[in-house]
Amino acid sequence: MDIGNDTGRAADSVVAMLEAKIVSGELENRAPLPAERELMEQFGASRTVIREAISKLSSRGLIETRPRFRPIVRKPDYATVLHACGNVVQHLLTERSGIKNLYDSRVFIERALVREAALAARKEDIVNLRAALENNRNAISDSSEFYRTDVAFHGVLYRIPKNPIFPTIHEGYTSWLAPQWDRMLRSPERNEVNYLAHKAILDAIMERDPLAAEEALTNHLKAAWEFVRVTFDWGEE
Amino acid sequence: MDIGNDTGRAADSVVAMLEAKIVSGELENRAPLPAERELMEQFGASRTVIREAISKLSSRGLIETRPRFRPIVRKPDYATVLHACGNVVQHLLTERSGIKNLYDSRVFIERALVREAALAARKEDIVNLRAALENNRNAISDSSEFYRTDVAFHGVLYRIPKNPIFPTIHEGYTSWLAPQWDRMLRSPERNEVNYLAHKAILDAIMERDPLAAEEALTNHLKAAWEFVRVTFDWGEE
DNA sequence: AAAAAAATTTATGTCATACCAAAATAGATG
DNA sequence: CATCTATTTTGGTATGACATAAATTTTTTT
Repeated sequence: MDIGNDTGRAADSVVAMLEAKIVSGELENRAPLPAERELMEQFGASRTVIREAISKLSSRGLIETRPRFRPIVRKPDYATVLHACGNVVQHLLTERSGIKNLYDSRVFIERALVREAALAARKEDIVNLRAALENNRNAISDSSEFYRTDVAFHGVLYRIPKNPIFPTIHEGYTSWLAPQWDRMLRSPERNEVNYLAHKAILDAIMERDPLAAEEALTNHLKAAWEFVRVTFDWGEE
Repeated sequence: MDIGNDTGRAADSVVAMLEAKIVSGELENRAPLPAERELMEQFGASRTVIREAISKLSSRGLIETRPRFRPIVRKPDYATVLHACGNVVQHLLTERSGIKNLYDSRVFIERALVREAALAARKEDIVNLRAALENNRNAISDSSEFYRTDVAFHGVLYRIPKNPIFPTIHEGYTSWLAPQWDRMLRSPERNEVNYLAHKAILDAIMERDPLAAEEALTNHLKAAWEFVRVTFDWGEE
């Protein structure tokens, strides 16, 4: 680890100090960072160093920067992790195998989620799932709206374990795989198919049948993958 | 969407160009980047911009930088993603709830993994598991060696789906949760307990009993958590 | 002649200064 | 009180300089 390695990296100590102020709350969440020239004075460093520190903090997701605007403090949370990964993940998705791996991991996770749901979903979870499904049904004719409700339905599954890590993972999947899906042809017919798939999943969950739920989910996602694969003429695997 | 990305700056176009050269292989993996002044000339930018671009690439894990040394090109892979997350994840683990969430997600994943293993493990997977278990047994008296073989046993589970994402996740769990575990008291007695737990998992997998495998795994990890919780006097949850 | 040490060159980390254009702010105007 | 305008502040970039560590060359030593 490069902690305490003061040799030749003044920006890192500035990063550490700002980092500490952010997590401690001395620099409030959503508040703008002081001006660069003020930070220079505060830390006794040149603007070069201050700007490098700001750039690093931005890459780590602890501040949000827009050109010509003050950086805004962002207390790290699960979404921050996602953001930090995003830039790199993108590179792994340029190859089809990367996309496939990511998608397969999603299938794996969601299979476990629906299984869990069938075994342990509470009344409140069922209510949420049913509401999400109803939203699906009402949006069948509007493909772009259906996409939103589709994502939302799966999102409910990720929220059942009450562990904030899972909704974060869901966000990752949707944002990283979205570029593929966005190019996908959508139609009321396909929407209906997906609605019915969701319904089958919910039915199995309500019947407390983990195997059936897992199977319904698997069929749903495999079919979606097949559709994408054929649509983009990706050939066999 | 790319909040936190300093979009619209001159450095970004340099980043994009270098990024392209890295992924295309024009800049070879493990090769040093050209000198800053050479890049200035090549991209017609000031050193300020070049250095900012280098800093960004480093944060994204596409190059490795050591103070005063030439940056080294690093083609992004799954480990790169892990590295990018690491810095931020650390912040989430300062609270106990963060550690618990991460650990729970691990239990969730591994439960699904052993279930999968029980259903679909190939001969080769069983062989690997058995070898890993044997290493456990041989290391019972050497706690630090046992820790390594313990991690390795779980690692085999993550490798069964043949999806490189899972071993990466495993690395994440072990490196991020290690600071907690390192402080944990280890003893031959505890090692023996863990060895037996691993054995129970493998037995269930070999008997193709997913429920038993899941239960054995759950018991194993819950017990480990309990031990840590009590050892550190974390109180109830 | 090969290896080690010393001298020289090159390059990185940092600082200081300057300028432009965009954002923030104060001020004038309706 | 809202709106437009002038002024100030500040971020993005360029340039030059310098100390010191790394790379390279030269010299010395074995």
